[in-house]
Amino acid sequence: MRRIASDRDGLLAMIGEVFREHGYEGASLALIGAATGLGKGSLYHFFPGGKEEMAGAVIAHIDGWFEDNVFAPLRDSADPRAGIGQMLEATDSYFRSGRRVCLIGAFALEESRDLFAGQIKDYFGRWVRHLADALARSGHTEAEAAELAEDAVASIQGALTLARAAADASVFSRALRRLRMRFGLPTDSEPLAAR
Amino acid sequence: MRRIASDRDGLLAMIGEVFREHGYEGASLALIGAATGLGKGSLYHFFPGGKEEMAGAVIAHIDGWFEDNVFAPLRDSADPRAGIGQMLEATDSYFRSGRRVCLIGAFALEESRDLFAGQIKDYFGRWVRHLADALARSGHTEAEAAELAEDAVASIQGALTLARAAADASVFSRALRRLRMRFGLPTDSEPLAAR
DNA sequence: GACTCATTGTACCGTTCGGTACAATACTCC
DNA sequence: GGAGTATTGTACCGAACGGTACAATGAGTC
Repeated sequence: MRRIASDRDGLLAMIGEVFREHGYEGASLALIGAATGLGKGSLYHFFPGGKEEMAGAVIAHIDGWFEDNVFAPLRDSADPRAGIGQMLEATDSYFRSGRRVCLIGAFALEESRDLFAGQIKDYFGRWVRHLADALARSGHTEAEAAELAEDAVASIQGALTLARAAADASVFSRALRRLRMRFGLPTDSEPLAAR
Repeated sequence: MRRIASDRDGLLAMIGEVFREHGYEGASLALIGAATGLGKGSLYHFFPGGKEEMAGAVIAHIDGWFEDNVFAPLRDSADPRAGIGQMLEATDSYFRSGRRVCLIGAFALEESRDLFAGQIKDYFGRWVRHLADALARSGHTEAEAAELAEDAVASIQGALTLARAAADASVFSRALRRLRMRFGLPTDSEPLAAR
């Protein structure tokens, strides 16, 4: 059988989509093998720890992407407001404007949460903290910033759930637009039921 | 073996907790049997359609509870603002102030969503719609009400995810408090990092 | 007591699960 | 070409999966 995934990044991305689509329990090795074009021999060669190691590596891979594309702008941007805008754009892009679901959020709800509790807590904790820092630097009090940040990350997660439930990605787009408005950033999309 | 669940409501509640805790895939008949004290013979007697029928019945059961305790106040309360307050109280009570997770939200993210897509879409759709109606009756424009309602339900769902991820139920309490403030309702709990 | 029907425990079915063993093949460097 | 390592396909394992069959038991009615 031909090897489809040519590098570890691509391989993790493929496996990640299987976990994202089927959850930890639902992602069988047969599905992972079909999605990657790899047999069990190869999979266990790259991930001797089996399914659990695969999922852990996928979470770390996603975490790394968010670190580079979502958290870094929040942390490093000279203009904190611009950093927040970049965060929202990266978020929109990652979740394909609501057509993709948050794997780490889904893992947080299943029983798999126990296996990856540390990684999951860390991911969301850093998101909220970096956003709160950026908000504080842009003029909000510490308390305001903490509340706003927690609310924003929760809104994003909830909007992903609702968008999936309604099979309507625009739910997610509207949520992001509301966040832009709340943070005083320019918006271009239309509000719901505008006339 | 002694029958623990004495009526269908209690039985559905027990099965529901297994699905809530383990997800659709993770909730094995062995777990359900252990939680209810019923063997396969009994389970398939009450639910000839097997696991899928059980999950469907659990969703319908939860949906009915929300209809009576969450949607009804929104729909029927003479004072729409009071109805919204009742909704938030019932929600807080149902999710045990963030220690419980939303089974229907979790199902929306897994592959089980395909099996129950109609029920899931209906549940969230009615929640948003009834809340939007109440907000419109309390003076908001239709467009404002729709945005506020969608944002509120998303915030609740997202806060449940974050609370579970952080293993910190207070995340959910703070989200509900912010919603009360946003809707101009009295709050009694403390804000985050208040001094 | 006899009939009825709901409820239950148990044995069993074929399938799939995650995981292991291992020999065969490909690749790399000398 | 040969040695050594990386990768792969395949056969197999025991356990657990969802589901079925069915006889035994329970409770209520006449």
